[in-house]
Amino acid sequence: MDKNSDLQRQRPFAGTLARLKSAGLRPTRQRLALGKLLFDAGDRHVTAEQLHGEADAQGIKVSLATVYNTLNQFSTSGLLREVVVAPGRSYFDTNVDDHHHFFYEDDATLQDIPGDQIALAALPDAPADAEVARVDVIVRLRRTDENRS
Amino acid sequence: MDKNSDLQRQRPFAGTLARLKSAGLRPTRQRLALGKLLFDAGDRHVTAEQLHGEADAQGIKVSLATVYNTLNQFSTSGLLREVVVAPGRSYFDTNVDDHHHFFYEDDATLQDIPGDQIALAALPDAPADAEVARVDVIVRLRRTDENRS
DNA sequence: TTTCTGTTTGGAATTGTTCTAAACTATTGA
DNA sequence: TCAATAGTTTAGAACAATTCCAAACAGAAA
Ligand SMILES: [Mn+2]
Ligand SMILES: [Mn+2]
Ligand SMILES: [Zn+2]
Ligand SMILES: [Zn+2]
Repeated sequence: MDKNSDLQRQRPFAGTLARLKSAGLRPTRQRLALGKLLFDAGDRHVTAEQLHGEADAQGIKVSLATVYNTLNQFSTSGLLREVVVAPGRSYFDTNVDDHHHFFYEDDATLQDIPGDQIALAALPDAPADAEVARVDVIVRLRRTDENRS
Repeated sequence: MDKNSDLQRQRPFAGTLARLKSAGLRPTRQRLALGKLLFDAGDRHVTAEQLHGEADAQGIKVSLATVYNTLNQFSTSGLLREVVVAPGRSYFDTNVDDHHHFFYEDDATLQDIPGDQIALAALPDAPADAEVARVDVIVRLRRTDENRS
C-alpha cells in the first residue's frame, strides 16, 4: 500500500491545486484536469496537440486554445519549461530542474539527461552586454540501423 | 591590395560555383546569387525571410519558395546547417564546422561560439539503440539592464 | 537545335499558434 | 447568499512560417 498514491486517490487534484495556488492561477476545471495529466505521471515532454489529444481521450472537454493558454501560463509561472528542439513545434517539459535532453530525431521524442550527467567545461564568458539566461544542451540521436524497424 | 578580394572581383561566383558543383546542384542564376549572399560575407546566420529580403534589396528576383528550396537543398548537401533556437522559425548557418551558439533572446540573433571554446565533460552514453548525430549547445543570453536602450 | 530533366514560380494549402470578443465562472465582500 | 468584478474559456478568425502544386522555364546533353 503506497501512501502517496493513497493520498492521490482521496484528493486527486491536491498536487496541481497547490501548484496553481503558488502560481496565482485560479483552479479552474480545465487547469486542474490538464495539470493532473501533466504532473501526475512523472516527468513528461508534451506538445499542445498531444496534451489536447490526451484530454480528449479521457473525455475532458477543453479547447485547443485553452491548452495553449494553460501551457503558456504554466511556463511563465515556472511550472513548466518550454524546450525548442525542432522547427515548427514546441515541447513543454514538466521537469523544471536543471537538466538537458536527448532528442530522438526519428520520432521527434525528448528524453531527460540528468543535470549532473553532463557538464560544460570552459563555458566562454558571456559578452559584456548580456547575461546567461539558460544553457541548453541537446544531444540529437538517430536510431541505429540494427534497431530500425 | 588583397589577393582574395581581387580574385572575387574577377570571378564573383567562383566560390559558390565550386560549392554547387561539389553538391551536384546546377548553377542556376538564383542559386548563384543566393550562394554569393550567403558565403561571400563570412559566417552568417539567416532566416529565409531575411535572405529573401537581402536578395530583393539587391534587385535579385527570386521567389520566396526558391529561397526555401535553396536553403533546404544547401542544408541537406552540407553547405549549410540548420539551427533551431526559437519556436516557429529556422536559422541557417554558413558555418558548418563543429561549433555552438550564443542566442540573444532580445533580438533573436545568433552568434558563434568557436568549437574549442566550449567543451562537454561527461557526455552520457547514448542509449544503446541510437547514435549521436550532433550535439547542440545554446547559451541563451539576455541583455543586461544597463545596456538596454 | 532539340530533347530532357532539373528548377523556378505564383498561388494555394498546411501547420502550429495567437487573437478576438462574447459567454462563462471563480472569487470577493456586502 | 448574492451581486459585482475580474479572470477564464471558447469557437472561429487571423497569422506566420513553411510546403505543395502544376505550369512555365532554363541548363545540360545529345
Ligand atoms: Mn510560448
Ligand atoms: Mn528544413
Ligand atoms: Zn526534460
Ligand atoms: Zn553558427
